[in-house]
Amino acid sequence: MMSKKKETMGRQRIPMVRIKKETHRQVTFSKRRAGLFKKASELCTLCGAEVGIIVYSPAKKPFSFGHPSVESVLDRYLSRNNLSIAQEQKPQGNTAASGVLNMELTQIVSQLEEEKKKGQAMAEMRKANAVRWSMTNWWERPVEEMNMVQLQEMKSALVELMKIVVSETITGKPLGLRM
Amino acid sequence: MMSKKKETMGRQRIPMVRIKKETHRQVTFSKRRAGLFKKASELCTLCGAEVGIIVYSPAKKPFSFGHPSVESVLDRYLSRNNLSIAQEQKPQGNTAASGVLNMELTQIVSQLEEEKKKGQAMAEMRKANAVRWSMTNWWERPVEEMNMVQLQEMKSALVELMKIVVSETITGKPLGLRM
DNA sequence: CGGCCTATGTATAACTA
DNA sequence: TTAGTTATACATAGGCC
Repeated sequence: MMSKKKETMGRQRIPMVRIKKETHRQVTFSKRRAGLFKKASELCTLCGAEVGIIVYSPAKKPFSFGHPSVESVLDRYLSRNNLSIAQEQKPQGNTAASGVLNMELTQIVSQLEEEKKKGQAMAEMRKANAVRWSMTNWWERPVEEMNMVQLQEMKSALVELMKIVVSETITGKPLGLRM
Repeated sequence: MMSKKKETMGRQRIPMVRIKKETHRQVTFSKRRAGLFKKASELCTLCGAEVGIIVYSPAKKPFSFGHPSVESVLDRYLSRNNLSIAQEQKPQGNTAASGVLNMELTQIVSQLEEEKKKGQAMAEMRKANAVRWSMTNWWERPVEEMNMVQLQEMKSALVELMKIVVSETITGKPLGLRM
């Protein structure tokens, strides 16, 4: 059998990491964005789902897809969040609690990595000793630099403070805080 | 040649119309939603894009994907829209102007119809929602679900509270808070 | 539901125009 | 940039747990 020379290399496997070559990345972005939107539209027609997608290109150019419209889906999402959050079925994080999808995990991980990037030095600090953190003047720093753990602590601190304040206003007792 | 009996039918082609069978539709929704989110995550890692997706299942259950987070992408999109809509580079419409894809056309048509139906009260609603958010009991929610703006507010609230508490402990004056 | 399987439909990487 | 082509990698319909 004469092996005919292949005209193209065909689709090649590519590693799932940021594509280095600028032009190549741009082309891939365009094609995959189109593919993503097509998949979305198919999901809509096949299953009668409502979908809203917002994409920012590496060059920060905005693209969007929506059915019936971006606005309607967004509005629904936002207003839902404002009503009652506790009993609402959690969209992303909590579905993972019952049966963890790899993808969801990946997403969470990537978000955590983002957090890490924001304050690497802080991660070190926290490792060294968590106590010292509570004595540093984090409130003089931008929120963006805090990681999740610190934000959690900030939240508890605030909630505790609120309890104390409420208690004080009701009972009239002194706070007993030292700062 | 012994033709081995095929174990499965393999993937079959399906018409691009709403799947009638309820159970089948549900299964397809789950699978394709997972696929959509995976494609999105790949777009993010390969091209460094930012993506936010909101999906409502046929049963109106919400699902979302976001990188770095749904909130951050949404915030960016909304704030951008609030600034200047006119001169903004149109996300979806204009690519169709040069070479019209069926999908994009379909989408645009449906969106136009939606817009007509709903009118312009949406922007108003969104603003109202933003305000309403700041008055909801965010402290009962996990930190992870808050976006930057909300975290900023949380921080200021905490700092303000601290000031008040400190002031109280020093001056002995009542707090004058109502909760 | 979500996982796992296989056969097959599709999306797309690499290239060309 | 966007538009085809081709060869392949990947997603997924249909089944079964």
